[in-house]
Amino acid sequence: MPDPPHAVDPVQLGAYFALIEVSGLLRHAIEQQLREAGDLTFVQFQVLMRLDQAAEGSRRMTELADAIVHSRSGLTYQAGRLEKAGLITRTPSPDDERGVTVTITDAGRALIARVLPGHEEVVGRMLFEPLSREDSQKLSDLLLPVRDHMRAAPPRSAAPRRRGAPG
Amino acid sequence: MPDPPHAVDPVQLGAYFALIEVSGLLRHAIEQQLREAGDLTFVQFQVLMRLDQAAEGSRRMTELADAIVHSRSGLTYQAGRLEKAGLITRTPSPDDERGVTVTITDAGRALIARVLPGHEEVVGRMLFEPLSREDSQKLSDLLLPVRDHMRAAPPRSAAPRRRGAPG
DNA sequence: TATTGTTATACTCTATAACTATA
DNA sequence: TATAGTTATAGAGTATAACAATA
Repeated sequence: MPDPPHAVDPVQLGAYFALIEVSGLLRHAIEQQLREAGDLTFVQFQVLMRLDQAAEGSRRMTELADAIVHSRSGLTYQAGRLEKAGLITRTPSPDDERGVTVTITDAGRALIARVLPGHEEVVGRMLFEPLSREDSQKLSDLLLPVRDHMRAAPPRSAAPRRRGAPG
Repeated sequence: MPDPPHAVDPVQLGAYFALIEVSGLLRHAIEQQLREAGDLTFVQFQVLMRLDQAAEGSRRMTELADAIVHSRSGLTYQAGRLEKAGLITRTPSPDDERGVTVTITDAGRALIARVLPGHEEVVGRMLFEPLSREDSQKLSDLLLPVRDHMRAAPPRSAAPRRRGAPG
């Protein structure tokens, strides 16, 4: 094998480790806050946020699984918890009988509204306190293209290799 | 309700979500690579990296637990796996009989060396491909202060007693 | 008495594979 | 045949609390 085309220099390695540590510490703090404020895991919070932001508060299962990185069975598990808690509903998709449309309930929206202020407080305090408004803008400008790059890239939720591969 | 002291604006919220998604996707890809290349979890990799970078390849248990965000029992569990795999040793600390000094073995260093190229390849491809060298420098400049800020903050490995509801 | 680390335990989450139903 | 989602299952990882040993 020839040299890899994407070697990382020391600066990049440092940025990478900082990214990992920052996101890890942040996530840890956030999970605590969400658990105390609303008995939510971070994954569940993400699901609710996606739904809350979505048109009509609805998304398809696979859409959510892809977005939040889980396997489908993982999302089914989480959806089961959220449904049992009355925070979402699952109904057959109108245009595709195979599909399931997940919708956030009023209780779900209320919970998000209740949890969000404390959530933002934690994020503001931990992540943005040492950053100026300009810095935040820069961070956003740097991360959004990376996110899009990653989204566009290779593997997603399920789908091992048994897809339409070798005939 | 009055505005919280650390409210986040929409730009910041976007940056935060991008950070979470980027680190999540990156970590997911990395875990796959590490598992295939060296049968390592990401946490184990982090432990080995810390030791590899440390003077004499040694750290104390609590030091590692704090750095990598785990509870102590969690680190004990991981250290057990790493020791069983011959990648680290645990010896009583010379200056404090209560303590345990963790040291990376030659095999541990060899494994890091074996795994690192592929690791960097993934990081370079996923994280840095859409960023110029300058961008990477900027990202580093932004994240390192945040990391230090988070490190300086109070909550660490051992969770404080559950008491006193927050405001 | 406080701190370091381990053990026991219980629980959550995740992924794989098999399965059902629809396109 | 391919896709959407669920179920069964099995395994890894985590945190909490109790514990032992040293400071």
